[in-house]
Amino acid sequence: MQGNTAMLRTTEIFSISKDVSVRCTNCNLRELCLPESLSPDEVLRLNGLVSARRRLKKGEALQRAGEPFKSLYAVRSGSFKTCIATEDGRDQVTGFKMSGEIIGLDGIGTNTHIIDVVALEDSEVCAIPFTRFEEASREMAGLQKQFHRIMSREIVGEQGVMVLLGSMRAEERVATFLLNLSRRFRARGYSPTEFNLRMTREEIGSYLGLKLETVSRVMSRFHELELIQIKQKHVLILDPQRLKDIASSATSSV
Amino acid sequence: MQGNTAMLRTTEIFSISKDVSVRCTNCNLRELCLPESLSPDEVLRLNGLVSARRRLKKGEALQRAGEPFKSLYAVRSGSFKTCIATEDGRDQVTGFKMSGEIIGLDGIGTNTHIIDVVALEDSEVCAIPFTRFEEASREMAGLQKQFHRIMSREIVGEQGVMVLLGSMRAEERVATFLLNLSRRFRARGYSPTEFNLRMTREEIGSYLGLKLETVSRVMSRFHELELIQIKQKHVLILDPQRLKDIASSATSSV
DNA sequence: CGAGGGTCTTGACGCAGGTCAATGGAGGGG
DNA sequence: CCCCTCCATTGACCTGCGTCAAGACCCTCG
Repeated sequence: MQGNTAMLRTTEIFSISKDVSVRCTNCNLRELCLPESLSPDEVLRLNGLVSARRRLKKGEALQRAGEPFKSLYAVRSGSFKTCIATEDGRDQVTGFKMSGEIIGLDGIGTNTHIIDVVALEDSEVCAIPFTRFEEASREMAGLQKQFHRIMSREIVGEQGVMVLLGSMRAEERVATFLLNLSRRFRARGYSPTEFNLRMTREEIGSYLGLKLETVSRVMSRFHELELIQIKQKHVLILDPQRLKDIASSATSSV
Repeated sequence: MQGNTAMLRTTEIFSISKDVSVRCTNCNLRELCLPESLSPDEVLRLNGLVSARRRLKKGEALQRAGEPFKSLYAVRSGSFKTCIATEDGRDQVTGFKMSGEIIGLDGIGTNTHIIDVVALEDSEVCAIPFTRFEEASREMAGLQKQFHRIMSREIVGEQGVMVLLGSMRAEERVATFLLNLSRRFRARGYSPTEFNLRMTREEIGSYLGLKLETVSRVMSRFHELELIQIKQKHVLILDPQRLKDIASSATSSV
């Protein structure tokens, strides 16, 4: 990190986090996360809000439905699935969260978490106590604006999933899913054409409203058609364009 | 309809009323809308933000995808459907908005509306310019909190729809839909057991990820089973409990 | 290095809901 | 008041995906 920071930060009376090696200021996710489009001043202040970082091992829950809502979390590394469990024992994956993305927005409305969030691999998050965050965003127009943007995008993103679940056929769903992952990997500086899935076929299926066998079959078909190569969790996208065509192919015979 | 409309007609688009006879302060929707849980002071100030009320006739669009985002709208009377149109010509209903509910949150993220909002009947909304709203919510903690709650609930509500679309069978979807309407009518002081649908079978189907014929068939079956009475748009709920059982019946044989 | 459990693939078959088509109502406009 | 258009209902048939089942692969742990 940046060499001599020793004399800085004395003002942070509340810097609970022992490990200060990662700060919003020099975090390489700042363009994807809350700091996006904040002024340097604001980023500094935001950094002060991060109460602690927390490590989770694969399979561990970051939050559980029913728990009181205290903090938002920004994914620092790794990835998560968000699940909703209905009374009748159904359990559905409603999303996957990657680095830079914000978790916990579900708790704001009722002060209680509604969804479960589980690490798909060993992961790390930054915790942001919400009460203090709200205070700060009253004083920083930029932070307020950015937070509103993030919530709005969450709403829009979910509407996209609703369209997927409501009107796409299995192949379109899977193609859309792969392209979505691809785009997000690219945004994080990883290869958009070669990556490892962090989730199982069952989790993908749950998210896409399909059974795991269908997900597997569709992927095999894409493989045969030489749109992708897939071996277990390893994905290589060979023909993004045809994949896009499939993803947005009106069923039209017209 | 409204008596002599000859001179009004000319500027249909500008049927914005300066009429301020309805104020948040005495609006009977205040418990369902933004003023919920605000102090009288805050409500007064919020009222000052409402730039105008706007009347829409059945079928008229409140906003269209692609238009610049300027204002949030609170539904004052009537109801709306929110639709998303995909490039490939698909068009899906993503929600229905009733009085007291907030429209326009989709535009915040990109300053451009993503969804179409169309009146299902003659309706009226209060327009709230967003820039001024953001300013005000920086100065009023209560308003800020309430706004965050509303966005969070929107997110949670959409997750519920995702579960519906992702894992429910047709009968469960329709039962869930009817109970949802019932609850919202009750919250507004109307009968929870007898009401008129404002949307067509096709719109319901689009929202529920079903075809209109399926919606019709399921409703007819519910009628035969004496769970409801339904004649065209008129609904009478006879057995809410059994409807609930259907809505949350795990497919489980286990 | 081998055993075992979780994950993935693939096949055969069935059914919920889609598709197509015909008919009947309801309501608004002239 | 009547017509016309939109909406809803119902039946018959079809198909995409779910279900069930059998193996194969992979990774971990002893």
